[in-house]
Amino acid sequence: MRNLERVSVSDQDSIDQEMYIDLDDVSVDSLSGKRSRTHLTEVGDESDSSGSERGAKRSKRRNRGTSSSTSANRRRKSGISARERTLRRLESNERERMRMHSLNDAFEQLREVIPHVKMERKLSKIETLTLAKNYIMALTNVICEMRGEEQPYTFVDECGSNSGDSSPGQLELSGLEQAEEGESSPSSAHETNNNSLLHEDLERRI
DNA sequence: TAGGCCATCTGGTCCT
DNA sequence: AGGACCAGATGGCCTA
Repeated sequence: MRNLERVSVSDQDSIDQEMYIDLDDVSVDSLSGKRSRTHLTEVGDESDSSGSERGAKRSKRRNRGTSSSTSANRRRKSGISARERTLRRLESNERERMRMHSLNDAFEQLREVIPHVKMERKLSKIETLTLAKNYIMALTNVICEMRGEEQPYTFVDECGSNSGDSSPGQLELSGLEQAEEGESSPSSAHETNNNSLLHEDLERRI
């Protein structure tokens, strides 16, 4: 299979015309090093039923900007070749990959500092953020308590209103008091344990 | 098999 | 002008 990538191409006669560029014909070895799992297709593989929908949504977004400065107009002004555009796109992809990797690294570091029960699977991103938020709120409460001030955050028992699934929303609502009660619905076991650990960690530090 | 989570691509917009 | 940031789209993997 040849290394093909669908790219958006515009020229003087057609705006945003899609065509396929043979990446083997473009020197990209020094860029990404590896190819993506997605958006690689063979010529003629246009049977994708979601293609038209995708195009419609894309164009909808395209029209969001001001009409006087469309990307097509800009591309026309730039007057760069399709090959050059492909190269720039690949460079942008690589930068975006690196950016997302650094973001994931930050998530990993955050996971390491949040007290939580070690699970066979790692915390998802939304779980990580939610636990971090709860942890910050709990720490803030501890600080205020030590100062003799009123605790700004209350952790309300929202168990009754939860449907019982393990959606991230439940994580957000679950609090320390809920954890203390040791509520044992199977689906909330992880969150409960995590918050218990959080509370224990706080007490240890006091 | 459906749904959740994720990585990646992509194009628009913002910022320097 | 070019890079960073962002959000939508897509497909793969995994689990209940």
